[in-house]
Amino acid sequence: MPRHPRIPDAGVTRLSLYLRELSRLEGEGASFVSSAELARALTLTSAQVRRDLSYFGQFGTSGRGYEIRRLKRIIPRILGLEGRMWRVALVGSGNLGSALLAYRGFRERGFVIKAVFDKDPRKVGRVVAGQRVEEAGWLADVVRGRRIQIGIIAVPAVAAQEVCRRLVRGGVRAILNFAPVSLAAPPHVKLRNVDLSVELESLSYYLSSLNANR
Amino acid sequence: MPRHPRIPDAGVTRLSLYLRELSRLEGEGASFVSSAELARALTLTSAQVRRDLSYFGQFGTSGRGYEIRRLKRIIPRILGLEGRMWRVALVGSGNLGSALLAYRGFRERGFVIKAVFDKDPRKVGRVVAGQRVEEAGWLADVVRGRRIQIGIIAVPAVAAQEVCRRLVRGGVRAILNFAPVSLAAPPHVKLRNVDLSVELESLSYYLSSLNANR
DNA sequence: GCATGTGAAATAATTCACAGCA
DNA sequence: TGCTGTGAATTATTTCACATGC
Repeated sequence: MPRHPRIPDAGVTRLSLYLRELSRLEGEGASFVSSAELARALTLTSAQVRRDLSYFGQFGTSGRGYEIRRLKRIIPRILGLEGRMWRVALVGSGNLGSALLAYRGFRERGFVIKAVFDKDPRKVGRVVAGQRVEEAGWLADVVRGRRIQIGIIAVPAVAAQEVCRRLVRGGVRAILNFAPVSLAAPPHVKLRNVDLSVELESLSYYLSSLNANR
Repeated sequence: MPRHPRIPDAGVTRLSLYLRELSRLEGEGASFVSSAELARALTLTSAQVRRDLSYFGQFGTSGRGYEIRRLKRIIPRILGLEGRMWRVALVGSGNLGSALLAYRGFRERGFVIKAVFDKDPRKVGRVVAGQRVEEAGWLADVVRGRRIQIGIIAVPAVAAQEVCRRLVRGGVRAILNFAPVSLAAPPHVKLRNVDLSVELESLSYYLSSLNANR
């Protein structure tokens, strides 16, 4: 991919949002969309949309906007989702893990879950969303053997760091962590934390500073 | 709260991370922590930690760092979590909803789930994590009746916008949305989207742009 | 000596605003 | 006319670096 000068991190994240909105628009039969429309749908500004896209090329048409079909082909290419699959391991088959497994969106975007692990012997052997839950003991070896590139951590906080270590030992290059702890990983592994609790807490800040009470 | 000049949004979000790390440190018997230690644990810089805290006051001691106990009292006060409960409604009792219900962290921070709704008649009446699942039909009225302030959306994408509308009609002031759609809400309602899929997709960008293949 | 708190500088991200194209 | 693409300006956030206090 071209990958021009300095591309804001925030902009990259928004590309997936554009992609999702484009699918919705296409489903409604639209064939062009303006930056203003996209912006309205996603609570952004039109300049933001244009700027984000302009980092990667000139995809729009003056006076008309962006051709939806074209953009739907281009964005996955930019994101590195085109013509390839990412091999994913999910660790933890509790409620959150199951929710992730059940989510169709991953597969649609090229993320294929190649292994599901759980420490709990009662869960091992079960089949969740077509995936057999495996013994977590040899996680690293299995991950390496199946050439898995991405790990998703959906285990309790106390277990997360150890799981992280094993995933790294197995050779993953990226980890998505849902456990409420900050994990340490070597610099060559891209680590992203998604913290369900932190989101709620910062909402509290805005609520309580906005108005006194209710 | 003082709420000085311009407080970066990003800094507010980090306050919860500090809080979590402080609990961990306290559990290990530590009584002081330096900005450098906090930074290392959370993959930040020490300047960032000091700056974030300095927006709200001077809590550290030169040469020693921050007193953990003190900071643990102060941060909840800043976040508006002290001496109060936030009343929360959870909509959707599928896997994700159940995971959120089961998460002890919410209650510890003062978020009390006062209602769980589901559209599916088979799920209505069930008890999940001590909460009886209720009929989603009267959502708005129940939310208003129980004076619920925060709504959490954990339903499929297609249903999310309608749920959002009802929560707003019921008078919530903040919504945490886990459905993979961008929702529209009036400006007086603070809306935050947490997108599980988007996180994975942006990881893909970094992976594929970093090295050619594997 | 060690670590805070904070101006000042640097960098990142957003927004303005407008020339230019369809 | 309507909308893109993009310099320039603006605003937000991070980092530097150091005077100051324990």
